[in-house]
Amino acid sequence: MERLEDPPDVVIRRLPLYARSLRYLLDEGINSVSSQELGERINVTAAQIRKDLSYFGEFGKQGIGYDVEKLFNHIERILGLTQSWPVVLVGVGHLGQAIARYDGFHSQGLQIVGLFDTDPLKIGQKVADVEICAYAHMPQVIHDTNARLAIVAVPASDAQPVADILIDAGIRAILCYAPIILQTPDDVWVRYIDPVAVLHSMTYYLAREHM
Amino acid sequence: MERLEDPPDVVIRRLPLYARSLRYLLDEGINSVSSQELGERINVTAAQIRKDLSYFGEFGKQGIGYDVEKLFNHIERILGLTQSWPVVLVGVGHLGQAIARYDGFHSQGLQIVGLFDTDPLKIGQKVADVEICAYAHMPQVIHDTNARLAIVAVPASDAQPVADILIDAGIRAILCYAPIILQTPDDVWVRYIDPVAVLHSMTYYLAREHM
DNA sequence: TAGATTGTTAATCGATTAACAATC
DNA sequence: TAGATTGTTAATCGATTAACAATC
Repeated sequence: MERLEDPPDVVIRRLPLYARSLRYLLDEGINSVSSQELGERINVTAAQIRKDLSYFGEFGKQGIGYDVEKLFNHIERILGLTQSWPVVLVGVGHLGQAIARYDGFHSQGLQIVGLFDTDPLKIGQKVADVEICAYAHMPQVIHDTNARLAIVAVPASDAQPVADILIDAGIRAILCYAPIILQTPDDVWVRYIDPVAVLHSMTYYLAREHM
Repeated sequence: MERLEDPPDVVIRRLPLYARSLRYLLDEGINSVSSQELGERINVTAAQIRKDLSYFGEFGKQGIGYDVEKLFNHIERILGLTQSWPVVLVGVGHLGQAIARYDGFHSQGLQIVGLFDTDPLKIGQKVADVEICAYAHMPQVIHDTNARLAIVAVPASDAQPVADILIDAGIRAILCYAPIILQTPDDVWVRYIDPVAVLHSMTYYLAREHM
């Protein structure tokens, strides 16, 4: 068996998009797709798709393309999505509630198993059937649920201490909505969702139109 | 005057992070910073910061570093953030409401001037002082407010037709929260916010820990 | 068989980093 | 002056694309 190279992170970040597009194809009842066709749907070149997939094996047939269901299953397995992942969510403001209530998480193998907030009025209430707890309960809940994924939706000023608690309690990957760069150990994965920064990068181009 | 190269998009996408970090420095009363110090705060190398800034001019002093306020103002001007930008938001579900209510938009020069939804029960109601209107009013509102930025927070199945209407009405940049890749003309900027895809890319690594 | 499309290699392109002269 | 840090060039690194033999 030949040794395959470690796939770069940029490839890993595209895999979920491939998986999703394949799911849509399945829903449409399409059961075969070429790299060309798949690429057109997600604005990626056919060569890039084939190259990306080649990090993980050979999933297609020359002259034919890919079996949608088979490739979908392969990618789900590669991403670890054959299991459901427990996720804790810190910060149950408007955004946190929207996240907790979004069933796109649950249907995609991401189960919110803990909600945390500092607001005494919120603690004890339930959102989407999960009780909101005080920060003090984080370690216990993370331990009991074996969660390694966390979503941080607290104000910027709270994000770093919250991340510290989470990591200390065993969290290994954080999706951070707070507009701040977290300082974390090398063995913790952190990704950011930052709509204001994204919009600001587009105003750059808009400000230059018609000039 | 020398001709400066067009900055790559990857540089443009970092500018808002520099701007934000500089704002935090200002708030802390720090008025001078080196590329090294700034880089440590946002996990970027000093060389990258200097190289990025060099696309736009010379803003520092050898031996000293950068004047925080001056550099901040420069970057805001580069990004077009000396003006406020009208933004329309389509889809006023939980997520849309969280976005409309988030004052981080307003305080950062992004003013929500239009809210749109298909739900007859929502139409006519107000969120954050803006009335929710039917899709039919989009062209008029976009025209009247001169909005060129839009946020799409509708279900995946609605996102493409909504984008078509927006673009037809004059929108030139879209921030899309729907889990679908939009097909748009070349002169429209589209960026995506996709928490599920981000989490799925992290499960890849988590599934491989301790193996 | 002829046509289509894969998987892979090599070429290209672009982004990051290292290094250092200039200079505050 | 000595020390620090910029702006910029060149070197390196990494990702994308083009091309094509293999083969369904």
